[in-house]
Amino acid sequence: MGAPPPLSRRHPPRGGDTPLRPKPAATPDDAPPGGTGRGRITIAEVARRCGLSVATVSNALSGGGRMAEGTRARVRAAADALGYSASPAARGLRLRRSWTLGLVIPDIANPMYGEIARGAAEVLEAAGCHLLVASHDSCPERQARHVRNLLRQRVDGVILQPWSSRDEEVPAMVAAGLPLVLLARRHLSQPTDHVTIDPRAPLLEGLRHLAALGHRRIAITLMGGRASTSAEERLETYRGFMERQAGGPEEGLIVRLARADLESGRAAVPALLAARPTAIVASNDLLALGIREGLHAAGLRVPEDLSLLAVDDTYLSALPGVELTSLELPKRQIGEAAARLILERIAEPGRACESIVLPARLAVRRSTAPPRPAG
Amino acid sequence: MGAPPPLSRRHPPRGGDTPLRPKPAATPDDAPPGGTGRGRITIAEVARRCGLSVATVSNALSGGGRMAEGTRARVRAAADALGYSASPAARGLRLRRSWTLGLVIPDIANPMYGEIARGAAEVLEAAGCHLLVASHDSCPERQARHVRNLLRQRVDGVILQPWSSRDEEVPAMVAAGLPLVLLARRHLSQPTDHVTIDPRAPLLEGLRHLAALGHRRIAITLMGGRASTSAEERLETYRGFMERQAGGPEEGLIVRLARADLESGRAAVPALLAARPTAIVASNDLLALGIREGLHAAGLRVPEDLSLLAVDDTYLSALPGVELTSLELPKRQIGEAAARLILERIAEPGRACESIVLPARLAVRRSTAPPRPAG
DNA sequence: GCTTTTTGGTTAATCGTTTAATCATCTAAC
DNA sequence: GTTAGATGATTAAACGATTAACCAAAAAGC
Repeated sequence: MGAPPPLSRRHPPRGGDTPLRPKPAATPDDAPPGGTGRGRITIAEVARRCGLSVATVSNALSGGGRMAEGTRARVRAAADALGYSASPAARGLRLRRSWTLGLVIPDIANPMYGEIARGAAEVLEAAGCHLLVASHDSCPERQARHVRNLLRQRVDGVILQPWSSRDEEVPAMVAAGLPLVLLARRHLSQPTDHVTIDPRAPLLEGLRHLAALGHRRIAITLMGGRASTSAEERLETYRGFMERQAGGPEEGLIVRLARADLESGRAAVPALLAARPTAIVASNDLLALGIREGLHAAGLRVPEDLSLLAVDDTYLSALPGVELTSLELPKRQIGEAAARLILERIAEPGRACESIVLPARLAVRRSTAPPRPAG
Repeated sequence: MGAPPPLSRRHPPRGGDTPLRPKPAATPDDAPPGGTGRGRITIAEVARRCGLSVATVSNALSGGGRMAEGTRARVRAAADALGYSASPAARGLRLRRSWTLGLVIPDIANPMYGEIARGAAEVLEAAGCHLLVASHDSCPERQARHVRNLLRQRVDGVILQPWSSRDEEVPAMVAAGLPLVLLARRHLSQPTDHVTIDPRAPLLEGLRHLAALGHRRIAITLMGGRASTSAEERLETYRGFMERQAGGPEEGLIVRLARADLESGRAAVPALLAARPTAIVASNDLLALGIREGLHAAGLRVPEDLSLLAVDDTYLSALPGVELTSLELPKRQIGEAAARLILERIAEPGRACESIVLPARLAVRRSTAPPRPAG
């Protein structure tokens, strides 16, 4: 703990007295006595306290460089005695990273996506990253705007559940070298990392459940406009099943929707009823609840008049008085998987694209029952 | 549009040839031909394109400095021809701002807070800021951790719905000069900006509604542990009403809870039933739904056996089969008001603290009815 | 004892902006 | 024809961190 070494600087500190020395944004309320004026403790402060150069402190804290273990410990101690933490702006500038990721989802009001966000945030936080969440509400312009915003913000990567499988943002982001993970649908022309739910087995389980109850006229909703790989896979599975089990699919039973929330569920009821189904498979819980509301308004009861099968199994479908039969998706795991994928790609940008397929299982509740005898 | 001026540099560019010139983190996949390699267009690029100095470009884009209007326009054109946008890290470093705000809420799974976040995000986005959302799940340690994280991230301010009215983080943040807006409760010893709901009129309206139906034994739940200014105000209103209308308050009818979600609603049912109420006023929708579930499990029906009055009026309470009577809060507006407050304080740190009180109104649905004759 | 290697640091450049201070140049004034 | 003022752009110094290159002193090799 001797006096700091005399610092024999060989190079003079650049010119006797420099003429220009502005002091930008000199906050009037600067650090009081020795106050921790808003985390203003810089690495230089720590260096001064240790009688070392900032470079050494940086090395000590980052674990790099050769140095005496004693020094490293001393620096560490001083750093957290002062409550030092590196300025993200400064290291971001130098390292060209923001430690911030973007998550763009269809609907922030849907608890499904809340859970996904929670899973992703947890994994990212453990890796020292932050998550910016944005909801595009199934509006392509909003999606584009959010992506632009995130790019401006220089996020290190984006997790996106895209509106459709041919959104232009996707190839653009990949071309710009931005790590990208898609949720649910893939992109038609641009391979990317990707997390999805097995589109076949769980849906088949649901359809079999309905068929076992005696349903033959089963309607299904599909999301994502004309172009969604996940919707197409669902459709394929549905068609295959209907052909084998129920005298062929009928186009009127297939209803394509632009959004999957309460409102569009209510609005979809006339289209759904047109083909006189005895059961409906909805794309998610919220949509199912909207449909259910529309059915009630039309004087139809679930499941007495019509069975309803949802997807997601958020806590909504378990509420007393609601009790939807639903395909339970591993929501947290979806978020976690996406976060892990994007961290891996950031670490190793050249790797091949990976697709993670997660399972789902049927949670039978009270929205499905045998069809009315009168069909 | 002439050739770039000959740049008569009076000061030579420092030393014939500088010895040290490291190239940190030289990404192998550098900008291809003239590619926009991940938004890498810097202000220097724009300056070169215009034959101007970076300073001039900066001034032109920021609107500062004296300059020919023609130049300004030329720079603007070049900037968005190149798709330039300033690096947040660089300007953050220079300007000591991050253009990022933190929002710390009790429960991300509660749609109430989703709406608040949406409102806040909208106002902030318009001001060019971003929002980092974190959920403390009514756990003081999580709250402390999130606040620490946000400080490390150097957010420009925090919007917090604190766990209690004596959390240590609050005075600490104020002392550090960090703009702070509290939601719902105030802090006991530290004045701050603050957004809340009128704790009297709406609750009184709800209580009168129940009293008019014939209820005298009305239970109420209170959040925030022992110390929450909002809970105390609610309690005061409740006590006053009960004294006038219902033969004095009874301590057993007052139930204090640590968290307000489905799970703790279910768990609170025995405590709530102990004093044999005919109606229950729950602190929010989610808690009310949990209570409702617990009551169902105990063989009691709402509203036939017990009336239930919720607060928040999220879309949950409007679902068919749920239909809770609830106090409708202006959720979006809460978020918007908080965002505006924090922006104002950032702009003018010295101003006096402001408290914004928003109204609420009763949405009567089907969870309230006259008490059973057999009381 | 002199050179080489190792150890434990330091220096200076750099990331991309902003901005106070400065400076050329052109115009108006005396 | 100087001088003074405006005008319009430039210079260079920050902001706070990281890191390649360098270097002094101690240890090792011959």
